[in-house]
Amino acid sequence: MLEIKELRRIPRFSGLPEKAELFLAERIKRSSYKKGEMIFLEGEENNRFHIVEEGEVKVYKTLESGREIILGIFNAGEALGEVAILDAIDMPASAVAQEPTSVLSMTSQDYILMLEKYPEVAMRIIRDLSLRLRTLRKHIEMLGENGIATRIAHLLVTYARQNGRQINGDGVLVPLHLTRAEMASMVSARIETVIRIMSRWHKKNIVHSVPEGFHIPNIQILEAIIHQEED
Amino acid sequence: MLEIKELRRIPRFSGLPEKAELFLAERIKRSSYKKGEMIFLEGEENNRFHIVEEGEVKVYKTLESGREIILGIFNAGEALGEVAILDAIDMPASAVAQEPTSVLSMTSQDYILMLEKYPEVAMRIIRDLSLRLRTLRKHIEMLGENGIATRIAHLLVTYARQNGRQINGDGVLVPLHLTRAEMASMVSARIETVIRIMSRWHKKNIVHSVPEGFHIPNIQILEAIIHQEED
DNA sequence: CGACCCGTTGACAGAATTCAATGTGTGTGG
DNA sequence: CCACACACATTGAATTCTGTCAACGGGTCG
Repeated sequence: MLEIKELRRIPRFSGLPEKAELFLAERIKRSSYKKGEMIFLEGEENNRFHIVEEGEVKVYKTLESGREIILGIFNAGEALGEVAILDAIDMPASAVAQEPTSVLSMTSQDYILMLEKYPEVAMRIIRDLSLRLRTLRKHIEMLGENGIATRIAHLLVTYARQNGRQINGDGVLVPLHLTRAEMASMVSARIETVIRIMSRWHKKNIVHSVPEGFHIPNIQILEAIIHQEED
Repeated sequence: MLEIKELRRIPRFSGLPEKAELFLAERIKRSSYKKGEMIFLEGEENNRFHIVEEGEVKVYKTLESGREIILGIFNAGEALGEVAILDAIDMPASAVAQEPTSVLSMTSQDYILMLEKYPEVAMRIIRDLSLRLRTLRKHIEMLGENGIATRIAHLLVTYARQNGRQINGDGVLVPLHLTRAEMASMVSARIETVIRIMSRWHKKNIVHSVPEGFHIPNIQILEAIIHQEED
């Protein structure tokens, strides 16, 4: 059982009525995953609703053709698997830890039960879903960009705005752990194309891959690229 | 004021407690639009929540670059503008009637009020949002396809499965009213590219543009194209 | 008739994919 | 510790796909 104190640290669950907190704390399970470990698998029936407590999670879908398409990268505080809950369908995607990760989860049944017992939380869930919708729309906008370079710029800028940490006078560090293949999948391009763009940008001091993610000395250059002005 | 009978015809609102029905009927407004008329505009503050009763609606966003990106085409029974409701932000997209269209709408305030008074409907709203999430995911999958032809095939097949009407032994009729420019925007390509593909397919008897939408004699051909087998 | 939107076609330049080869680091088994 | 497989990053060259530019036809509306 989770401690109430810990529960309250999760923005999504803070400020709930005490009874609801207790209800949740009793049912939420914490799990830890090493880098590369699966959190859930496409097709699984054992639907759970997850929240990332710490770390980085990749959610993806494998198409019939074998190609993997990445639906999103999730960080602390974000929810996973909201979709499968109400319809009790199989999980429609897989999730894997990109970094050492800790997630909180509860069964879909408990999730729905909570809704029925504590309608006050419905609003919160609805807000989460709306937020997710907006994220997906951003993703679609990114995929709608003209060239691959623009799409990569869009991707990096979006995550930088979301999770970037300012560095003392040296731009932003974006904690995002993607291989070139994963980046390629996200922007719908081939690995080689991504590599060529990233290495060009590396030489031009626009973006650097570092162990912690990406280092962007001057994010305005990327923003300019999105607005068509070449690179 | 809407008649309760009419209200019940909307799947989303059928089977509600009587009080909720009354509450809704009092606040829902029906509006009709001619082809080409705007239903709401990006940036508007007057947030309303809409449901398509009849017709076809295009929801799109205009990027700073002036390019229009289409977020979806909505048909009878589908909801629009769920996103802007809770956060009381401006409408993030515009909507236009592609065909003579009738929509039901209510203010965001009433929508939220309904949630607070009748928590039973929350589940329904959550289900709607989940559904929308799934649609957006499909859209992302489409944009993730390799070539433009594959993306168009994906687009057509998706809408055919959703709204296609079987024709006696002559394939499917998809009621989807898009210009070539709109198709181009949806699949993230240039008009000319779309035209070339569509006219090739027309000659090969794979898809025909008809006044009612698209006629697909044999949808399996399109499905094969999605699975890489050329066209 | 002229303005305008939509669909169409051709030629060409530029972008991205494909194919092939290579380097680098990591972990495993002998 | 070495050999080897394996995952990831990289590069070059050839080919294919798309975007761009330009021009044109048909239809509608005022």
